Amino acid sequence: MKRGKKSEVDAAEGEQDNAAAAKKAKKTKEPEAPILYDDPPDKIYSQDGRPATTKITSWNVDGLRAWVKKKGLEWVREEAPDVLCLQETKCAEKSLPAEITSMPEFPHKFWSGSVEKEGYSGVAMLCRTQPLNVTYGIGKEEHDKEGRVITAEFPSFFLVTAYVPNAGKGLVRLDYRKTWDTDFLAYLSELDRRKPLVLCGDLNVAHQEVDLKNPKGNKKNAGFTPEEREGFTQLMEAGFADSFRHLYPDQANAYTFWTYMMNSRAKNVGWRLDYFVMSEALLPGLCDSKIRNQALGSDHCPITLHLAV
Amino acid sequence: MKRGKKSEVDAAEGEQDNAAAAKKAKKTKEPEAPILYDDPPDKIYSQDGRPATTKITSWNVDGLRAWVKKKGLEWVREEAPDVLCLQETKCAEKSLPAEITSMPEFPHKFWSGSVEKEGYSGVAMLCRTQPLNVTYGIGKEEHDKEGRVITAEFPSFFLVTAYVPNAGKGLVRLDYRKTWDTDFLAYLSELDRRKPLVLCGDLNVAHQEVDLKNPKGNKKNAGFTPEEREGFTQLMEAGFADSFRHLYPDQANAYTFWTYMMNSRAKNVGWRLDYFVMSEALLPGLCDSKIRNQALGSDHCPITLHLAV
DNA sequence: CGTGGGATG
DNA sequence: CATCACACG
Repeated sequence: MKRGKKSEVDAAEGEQDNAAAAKKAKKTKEPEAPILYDDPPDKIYSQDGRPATTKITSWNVDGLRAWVKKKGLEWVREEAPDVLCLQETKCAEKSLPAEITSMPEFPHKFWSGSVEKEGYSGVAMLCRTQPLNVTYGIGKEEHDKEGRVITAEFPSFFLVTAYVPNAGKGLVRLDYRKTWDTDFLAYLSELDRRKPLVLCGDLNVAHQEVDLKNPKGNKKNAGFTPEEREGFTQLMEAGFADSFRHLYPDQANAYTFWTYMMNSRAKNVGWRLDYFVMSEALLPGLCDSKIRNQALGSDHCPITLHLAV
Repeated sequence: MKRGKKSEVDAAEGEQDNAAAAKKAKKTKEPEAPILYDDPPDKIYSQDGRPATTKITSWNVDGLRAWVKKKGLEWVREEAPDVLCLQETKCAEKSLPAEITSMPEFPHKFWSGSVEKEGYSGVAMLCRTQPLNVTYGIGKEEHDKEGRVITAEFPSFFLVTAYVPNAGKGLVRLDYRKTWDTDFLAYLSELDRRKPLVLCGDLNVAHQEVDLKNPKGNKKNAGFTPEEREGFTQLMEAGFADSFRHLYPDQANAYTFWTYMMNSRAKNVGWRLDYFVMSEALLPGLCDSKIRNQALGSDHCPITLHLAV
């Protein structure tokens, strides 16, 4: 999930990451020191004092094969989560590198790729322990051809990992995205009736202005349109919580994605697009929700959830 | 110009570079020492004792931008020809790297790219001295959309550089190639009536069995079909000479192209596809025709002609 | 196997 | 500015 140059649609008034950066470059010759977000040490107890028992990591890898070559798996070994969720694997199951298919840390591996377009989209879930059940997609034909959702049932919660459709340059796919948001929320609400859930992945939206560096310039760009933000708001109002924002209500400059262009990551011109969202019923067990912004290998960084369940 | 895996057409009996190599690998575990062709020192006098006055280099660069990055231009500076002819530049004029557009050694530069497909085909001619005239194509609409021919007129000869159409996997373009061969020969004969000519470039054919490592296995593959070989024979019979073969009638293992696959270059499993062909009238001035097989940066190596004119 | 473009982000 | 699939060789 990345952004390009000015699109036709927003050329008049839109001002996004690179346009803004170019503007700034004109005004001030000296680049300002980047405002970094320093991820604090992990809290491994919940508010009510229970120790974290489950650790989940989510990462949009932007091409699993390239990410493996860039030592993404070494970082994962160090992090040692119980469950690893990946998005944008862009890899057919038969083309997966042996380094990941043979990982003994995760004996239970689940893959979902795009049916039509090879090398597009795709998600994965790798588990230390065997889930009770695993399903693919959200049960609606029109949404389930692009390898975007895997749901695993664990004893005390559902874990859903998702790669939400990008609204596209010029917002060419915004209409589809609105349909997706509605149907996905219905799917999650249905699940939640049975058992509380954790949703993680690239939700392809920055919810509030604090969730991206250049809110003003991106109101007409994919990932920060009123429609996409409203979709996320609806999710919150349906009884789910944004774990990071719940713990750190005012934390600014905390992003999980930076376009490869314009040297955005070095300048921390980013977006928070990756989330651990959870049923409010699970909040008492929430220990920490981390943004691992030191980890390299993709245009997204990984995020990690510590949960007492 | 490279060859791939077994095509449908020749699957029954065809045996090409890699198929043959795989076969050999089964038979003998120890790889044989490659038979290398050692390009001898340049002869800089013609047979009648005149010194070479003109030096022309031709190179199929297989993507000019990549070739520049691989230091192709440094080799050219060392070689220091009067004219440099390039084929398969795969680069629109606007995308040319500054390293080559700003070369002071060649103040006169001529480019021809594919009209329809960006990054396909394309030839160039760079000259130390200004030609009297330069033309593009061969004067036939159907052949002149792919950036394959540049003709420069110099005081005592025409110089034509060409990237002849590949007959394609499964020989899908062999029919077109036959038309090309006919029309191209007509073009050259017409030119030759006005002034003798030198033709250089990737002619995409190995003429005789001595001109490739695996003649037996390639009779049904692009570059060594009877039709393409006959096209070259027709060129010879129209009053032109293959300068390298003229000077070194029996020299084997002298190639200008090796597929990137199967480690062919290290094993010298190659083809002679690049030529300096010349009007017989120029043969008295022929000093040498070189295969610079040490130069890297493409799947073809450069060739250099020394001429007394 | 390696180059280029094009779609996608 | 990266990823991938594809065309071409």
